Amino acid sequence: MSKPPPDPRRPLTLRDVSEASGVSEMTVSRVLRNRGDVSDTTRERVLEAARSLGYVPNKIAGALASQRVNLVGVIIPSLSNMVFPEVMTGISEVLEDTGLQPVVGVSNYDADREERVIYEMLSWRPSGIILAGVEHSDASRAMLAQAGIPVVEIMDTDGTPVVSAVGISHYRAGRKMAEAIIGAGYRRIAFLGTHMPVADHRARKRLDGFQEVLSRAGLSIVDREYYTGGSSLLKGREMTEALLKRSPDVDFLYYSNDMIGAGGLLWCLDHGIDVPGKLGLAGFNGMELLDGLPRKLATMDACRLEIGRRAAEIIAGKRSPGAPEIIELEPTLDLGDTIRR
Amino acid sequence: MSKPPPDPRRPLTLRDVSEASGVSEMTVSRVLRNRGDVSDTTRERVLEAARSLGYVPNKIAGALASQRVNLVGVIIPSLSNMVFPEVMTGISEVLEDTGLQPVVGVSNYDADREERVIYEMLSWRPSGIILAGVEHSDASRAMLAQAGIPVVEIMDTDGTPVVSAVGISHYRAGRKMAEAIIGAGYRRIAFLGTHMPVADHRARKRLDGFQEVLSRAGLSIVDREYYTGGSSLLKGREMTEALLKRSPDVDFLYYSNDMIGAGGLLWCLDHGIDVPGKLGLAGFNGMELLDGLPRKLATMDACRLEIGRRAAEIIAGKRSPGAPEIIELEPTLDLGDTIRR
DNA sequence: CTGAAAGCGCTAACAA
DNA sequence: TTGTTAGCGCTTTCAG
Repeated sequence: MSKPPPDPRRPLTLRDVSEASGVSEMTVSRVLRNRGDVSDTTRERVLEAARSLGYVPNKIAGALASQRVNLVGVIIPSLSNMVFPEVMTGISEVLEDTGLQPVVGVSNYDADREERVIYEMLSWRPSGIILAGVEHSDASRAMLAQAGIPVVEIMDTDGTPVVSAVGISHYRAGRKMAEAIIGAGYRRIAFLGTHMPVADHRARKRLDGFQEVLSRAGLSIVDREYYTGGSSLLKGREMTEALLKRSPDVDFLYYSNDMIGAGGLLWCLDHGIDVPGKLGLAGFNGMELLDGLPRKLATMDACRLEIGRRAAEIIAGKRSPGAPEIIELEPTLDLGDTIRR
Repeated sequence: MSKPPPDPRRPLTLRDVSEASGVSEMTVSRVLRNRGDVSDTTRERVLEAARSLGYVPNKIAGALASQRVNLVGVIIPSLSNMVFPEVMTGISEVLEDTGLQPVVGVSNYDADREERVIYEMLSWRPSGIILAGVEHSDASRAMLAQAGIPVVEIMDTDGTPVVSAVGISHYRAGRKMAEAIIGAGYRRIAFLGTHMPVADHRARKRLDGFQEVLSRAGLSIVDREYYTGGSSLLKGREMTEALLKRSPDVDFLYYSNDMIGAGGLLWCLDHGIDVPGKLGLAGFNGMELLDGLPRKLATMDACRLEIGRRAAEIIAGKRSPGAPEIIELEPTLDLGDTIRR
């Protein structure tokens, strides 16, 4: 009686390659990882066997044995945001040649969900974690602090990061925009943005800074229009129409992001409103979209690509090895065609 | 001599929880996974110990022991595309209550890179793979076929999937659009889209179908304008300007996607061109962006949300258990305001 | 309801 | 340059 043939649907193991090539499992392992010295003959034989069998290594076993995982968890609030693809590009660029791989998780601007995603990710013992914002549940902060791996919080530097942070100060960004608007002579300023109960802390901080500068100048926001759900041009139009119907005498519309700002701009142009003469507009983010509009919306660049790059460099240990650091980038203001000069 | 204290930075193990709670590792494991019967007292004690220690399970060890991984690999060409966030939403929605977690990989429209991403993903032994398109390298197809897990190719049904596919026929979509355009009386039709050497197979298939209908009607594409890199409104504007300068007598512009189509539309409106009277326009994708434009671009909906949902259902085994299947969805044509009625 | 033993597939460390 | 041994931290299986 010969022993039964192995289940053909069972994934192949190192042992299969070892048997097929007549080389020990250990040497096969070395060849496949390019570790240690192996003779060219042996190497060839092993590679040939692995290729012809269609062997795919089991990283689960490898990671358990070596206590090393080449994964970096990246936790962002949303994929549809336009903001994060660019951050991801920066991250991938840098990780590309480090052997590290980004793995994306989405928190939907929800702290509980974020906590679960962090827990899930940490349970795979990644080499590092990059996550958006500095506001997290206590449990999240505790987990991250305990994890013993590099943790970089991105986008925002207003607050206390668990370890390191790379971002801009949204508070200062709001101030800067307010100063530009007041400097241009606008006085009756309205705000259009996310409904604040939702946890978009960065938008809130921008608004805080914005309002502070206003009140120093003896001004305040004269009307507001909130929305919920995703941003879209259409929503920007609707909000703008509603606000201007209600408060026709405002002379500036400050939007919490470029997408709704662009919608508002289109609405104003459709309705023959004198922009920026009678009415000024501004958004936030420096979205590529804006470049194609009939007129360029005033905005601030959030340094997304650079943030991604710097964060990845910290994880990859290209910067100061392991030392916590906070990198605050400086967003640039673009007056576009919608703020008087 | 007492034994040295364990490294405090070492991640906690089941054993630590076991010792802290005075319950065997096995029972701790059962509690943490909600498996098997455990007395309420024991359960409480274990949970309390785990929580106070801040224990995060090691899924690597768990997966190796149980031969089960709750991950689903999702491989898409690009994050910045606007197309894939919606697919992801559909996937996440369905996986949400199955205990499965999507993990995203990006191939950058590059077959070699896709192959590497597939290899990486399979090496983590996921429960399923969802990937865009039906064109893959031979090695990729072989790996997927060997993997012994559900594999769903999405977006496109023109071709032979490895196992299952959910999508639309881009070839038929192109035909349908051409029929509508010819039916509306346009005759001098131009194409604006990606430079074809790049591997956007779906755009190519749409163009194939489009051209076939044209040639049956004795027509052909009278001019073309290609671009490379990402789509943007600005690029759409530039291409449109270039093409109309060169061929002022065309009466229809067929764009390979909505983003450049929208840019073209804005350019036409800026230049007082009579749309859709003198010049018709159409794109592809059904992007939300279009709803906020001054005029609505004609387009076809690619059923992205539905595709994501169906694909995830196959992976989750909610549909016919394991049987290969091909689901072809029917894209809907929206004439918008840029095709004569 | 609880525990002990065996082993998942691989790699570190050491031996030859 | 190659092979052997002993786990990595967990779950399966089986025994109480």
